Amino acid sequence: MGRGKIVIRRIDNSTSRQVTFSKRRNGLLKKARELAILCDAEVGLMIFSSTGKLYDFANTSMKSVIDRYNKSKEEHHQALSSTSEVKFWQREATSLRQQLQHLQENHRQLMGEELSGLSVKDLQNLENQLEMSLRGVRMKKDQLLTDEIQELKRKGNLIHQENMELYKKVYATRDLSGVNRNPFLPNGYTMGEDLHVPVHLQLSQPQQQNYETPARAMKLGRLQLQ
Amino acid sequence: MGRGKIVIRRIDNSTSRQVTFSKRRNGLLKKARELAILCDAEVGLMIFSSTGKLYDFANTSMKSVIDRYNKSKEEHHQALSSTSEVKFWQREATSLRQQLQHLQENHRQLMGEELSGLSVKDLQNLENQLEMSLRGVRMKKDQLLTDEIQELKRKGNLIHQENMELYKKVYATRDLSGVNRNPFLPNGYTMGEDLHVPVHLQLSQPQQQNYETPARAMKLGRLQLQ
DNA sequence: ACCTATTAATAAAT
DNA sequence: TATTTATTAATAGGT
Repeated sequence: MGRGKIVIRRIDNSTSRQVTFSKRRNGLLKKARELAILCDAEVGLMIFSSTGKLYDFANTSMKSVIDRYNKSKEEHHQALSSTSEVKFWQREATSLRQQLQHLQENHRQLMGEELSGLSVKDLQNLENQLEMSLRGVRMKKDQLLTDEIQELKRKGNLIHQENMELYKKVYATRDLSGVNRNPFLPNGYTMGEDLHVPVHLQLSQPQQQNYETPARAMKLGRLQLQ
Repeated sequence: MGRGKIVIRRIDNSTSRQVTFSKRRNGLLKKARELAILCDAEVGLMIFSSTGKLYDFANTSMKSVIDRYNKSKEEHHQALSSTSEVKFWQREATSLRQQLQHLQENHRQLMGEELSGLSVKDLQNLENQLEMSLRGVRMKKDQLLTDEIQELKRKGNLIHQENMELYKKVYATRDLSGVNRNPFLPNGYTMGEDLHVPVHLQLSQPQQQNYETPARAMKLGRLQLQ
């Protein structure tokens, strides 16, 4: 029920996950409220965001709902009395340990270890998964590198243009030629094909043969671009 | 979102109230589940119908949610965690949860998900790891396949040899030729280049033109080997 | 936070 | 209670 269909699966992108959480959380709270009102039910809803923040709703009171819940569960099977608190946590720890173990095994296989016991089919699946992962990682890396290059080019352009501006200023004043040791032109950034344009513009400007230093400067500027 | 708009107010008609309860209850439970999955949240939902029946959902466990709720509310928090043993197990669970979370993050990266936030260096390491894993997995798979092929060849040889033995027995006795309908030669295993040898040996043996059936059999035997 | 195309939920009828 | 369908509500993806 949005611009596109989605699969119910953990949202990878942290930002969209948070946005979706915020939207759906509100939707859920609203619907819980509506159900309670429309159908005269007692409803309790507790939501912990992945960052640990609590959002809750109860048409009566959460204490009432929880008490009723506990009572309702005790009726069916005398499970958690106050003394079995320890047992609960022990079970919790056991469950977590199992999850951990399972995940570890999985992890080892993804690391290419502990492969004995797998069928050819399993291995094929694993291989496909690894290939997919690899593609994803390489894509991401390439993207990062490309971005960085773009950024460097941009900076290079800026600095180069700044250089040109400075030249204009320096040689437009037409001080004595020999005195000027052109103290600019230090930064060796500047690269990329998009530098052709400003360079040629600069080269095709007048007043060149008259002075020695600007000519050298231009040449240098050109070399840097190759 | 139905044939008509409704106001959020207790539904008077008992039957439609029940029907609506049933529908919306399912909708609410579904959305609670989706929120938990999509946004990696811990969700607990308790619904008591007006007749007192309980419907609930918790992606982890209701006990865990309630406990976390109580802690979060800091209400009768001390009632539960007074015992040192309880505290121990709570710490244990917390530690395990942390490990689990860490491993899950790691796992997601190995699956090529959740790559944002990694540096180029990180991605390079990940790529290397995945390449190593892939090599390992492919090696293992190839080995398995090679082993299987070897085994099949071995079996094929055995069966073929058995066939030859049987032929020898059958035609060495030299019963009446027309009566013999050669009931053997059923198993269609047999493959691999190492089968050339026994076959040619067999073919170069004497007593062939005399009987019709053995000649046909040989032809068949040969076809199977190609 | 707001917008809106699109999907999902569901009210009413059967 | 399950199915169908017309309609409203929720929301995914964008700004």
